[in-house]
Amino acid sequence: MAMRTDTNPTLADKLAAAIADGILNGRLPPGERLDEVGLAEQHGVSRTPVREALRQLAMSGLIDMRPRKGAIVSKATPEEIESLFVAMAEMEATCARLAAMSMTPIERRRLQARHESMVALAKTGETEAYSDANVAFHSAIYAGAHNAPLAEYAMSLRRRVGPFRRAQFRMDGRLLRSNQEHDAVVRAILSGDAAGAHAAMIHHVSLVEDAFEAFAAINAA
Amino acid sequence: MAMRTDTNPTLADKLAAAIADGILNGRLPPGERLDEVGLAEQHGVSRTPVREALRQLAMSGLIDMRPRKGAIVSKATPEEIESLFVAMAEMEATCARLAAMSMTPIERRRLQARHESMVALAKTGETEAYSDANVAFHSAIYAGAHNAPLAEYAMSLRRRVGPFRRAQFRMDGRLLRSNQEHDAVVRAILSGDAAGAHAAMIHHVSLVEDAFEAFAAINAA
DNA sequence: CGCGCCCGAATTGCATGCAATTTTACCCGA
DNA sequence: TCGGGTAAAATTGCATGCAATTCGGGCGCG
Repeated sequence: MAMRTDTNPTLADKLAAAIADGILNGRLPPGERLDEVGLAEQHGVSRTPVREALRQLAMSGLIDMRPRKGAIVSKATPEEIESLFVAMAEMEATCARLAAMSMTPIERRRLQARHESMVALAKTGETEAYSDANVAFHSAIYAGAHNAPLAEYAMSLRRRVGPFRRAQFRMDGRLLRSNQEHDAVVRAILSGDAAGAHAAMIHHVSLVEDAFEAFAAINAA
Repeated sequence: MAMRTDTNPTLADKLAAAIADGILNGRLPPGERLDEVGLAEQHGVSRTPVREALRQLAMSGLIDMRPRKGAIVSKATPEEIESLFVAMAEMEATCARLAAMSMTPIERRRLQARHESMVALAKTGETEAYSDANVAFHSAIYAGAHNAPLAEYAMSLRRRVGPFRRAQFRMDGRLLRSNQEHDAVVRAILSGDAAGAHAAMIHHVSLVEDAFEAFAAINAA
């Protein structure tokens, strides 16, 4: 999925980024209607680039478009959300397995350093900083797989589940536990244990999912 | 990646399908320039839906767009093609593993029947029919994973490598060998052997890749 | 009170037009 | 002959306009 990143982006590209940002940080919740003229006026442009941006976002799965019915922020059933989490877990695990096999010594050292720097954040409970570092940590593993299509899809899935997993790290003890799981992943990758890296990562991401389920259940009540 | 399938598709959707078809069956080879006015006239429409279709295809990876520079059919370096094949192998293997764990008895029986019907085609060397059945076979495994995002991405990767793997089955003995490998995959899936299904599928798809490499090498010479 | 229908407003789909950038062709000089 | 520069042509990016479909509200009827 060749994301269009360019120093000279078109309006449609900028709009797509802006709308995606709105979805990811929750300003546009799942189910929200995406009106073409509204978005156009809001960004001071015509409908044409807005339509192109929406089409782009539709292919990424962030929004749903139905011919002549307009676009909405993707709203998933619990089953579909479950599928997204499973898919993400599988992609992360696949990247971890490939990373264990093909990361360079330098990449391995950097991954370890990154992981160790997160220990402090976990202990002091700095959720904000930990969350950012967590994204970087996982991204480093995607990159370590040395496979652009898989890395891009893993990243895209991570973004897609974003709107459904807000406030995850607030749950008690989540930071420390996450960090412990990272430790298992890192050890497996560093030692070149492909199967172990796969298993550890699946375990890690699945627990994140469990945390989500619990959170969702609380919210539903 | 929510592919837009509707009984009432817009012009842009139909155009995207038509262009994708042209790319997949080789009428539009990698590197081919995709001129907006040319495509518009060729299909008897204006540039607007063409542009929307191109944006859609760009997100799927089938074409490359650069702002103000136009669109071309994706042309990959050998390394990128290699990455695509590895990614496809991993996705197929992941689907096979999940299928081994979660296919219903009915799905398993159907998969077996499908596989057995392909034995005859392999023996008589009906490459055309075998090729079609092969796509259906792999699609059945995607579906058996019971995970829409993974299945869609696997399918999308299969399409994306299409332009680079033409005439694969023409290679001597390829059909019979493919069929034998399918046998290993099917046996593992039917017996619920997740790890075995994963390994057998990786093996199968990697050999397909080898065949491609050989083919590409011959063509380059 | 509920249900179907019709009409107006709102919204999407597509064509057309224009400005801006890129590409191509050509000319000139070295 | 080759390289550089300029101007015309081609192509993309975006705005605007119009037709068609969908959505919403009010009305009449049962």
